[in-house]
Amino acid sequence: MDALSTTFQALADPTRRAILARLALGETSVTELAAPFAISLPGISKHLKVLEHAGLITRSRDAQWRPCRIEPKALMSVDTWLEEYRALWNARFDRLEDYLKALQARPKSRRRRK
Amino acid sequence: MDALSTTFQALADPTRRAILARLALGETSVTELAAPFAISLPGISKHLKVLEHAGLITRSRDAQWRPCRIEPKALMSVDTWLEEYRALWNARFDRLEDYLKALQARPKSRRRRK
DNA sequence: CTCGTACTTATCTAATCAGTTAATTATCCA
DNA sequence: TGGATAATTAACTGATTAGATAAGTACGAG
Repeated sequence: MDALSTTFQALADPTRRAILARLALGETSVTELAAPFAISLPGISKHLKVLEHAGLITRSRDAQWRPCRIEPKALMSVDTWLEEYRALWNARFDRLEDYLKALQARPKSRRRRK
Repeated sequence: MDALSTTFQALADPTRRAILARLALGETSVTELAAPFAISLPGISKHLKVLEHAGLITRSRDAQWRPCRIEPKALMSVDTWLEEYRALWNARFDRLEDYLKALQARPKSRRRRK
């Protein structure tokens, strides 16, 4: 599977995105990451493996803890992918802007009540 | 399933992303979309259904053709989601920038050869 | 009113996935 | 050394998915 597909796949799960959101605040342990969820620890462990495999996090070791850290690179590649499409909604917005400007410049019907 | 998960799920496939890339150039028919792929037409039809369900495309009807059009809204929501994390890599970049500036301001060792 | 074109729906299969419990590994501390 | 704590691996289950083929629907042209 290609890298971008793996990344999107990893992001396609609310638990994993919540884990990322937590990790955006700073490095933390697996147990602490698991706390907010009604999911067994092995379940969380699996999610972390998916995130790690996608390059979204890295894991180190501190005694018996395995602190997780968010890894921006994979998210940056999503951002880069999106870049191709941003023109799309900017274009639409521009057209809307033009339309609104045109509307203001020469209104076909002067706004009367309502 | 929540909207964002559905969107990411839909994007987690290279065929579907290629279809989106094609649609970014403009509306087109299913057969034309299918042409570049070694996948049966029903297979493509399924992919389109996934994209449509994720709000990434819309489909209309023109005689026996079902032209597909890219729908920026869903991509915008990905962009919005990413926004929370952009600070992350900007922060890291800033730190790097600071480091580089500091390095340039007061170099601990004047660069001699190499 | 059939024929061809464009596409979808139905059904099946093999693979992957999210979740579970039970067992295992690794490290610290007394 | 022998717990206690932190986390992983193993093995299983039910659900979903990407792909296929075969059959069906919708429309226009002649």
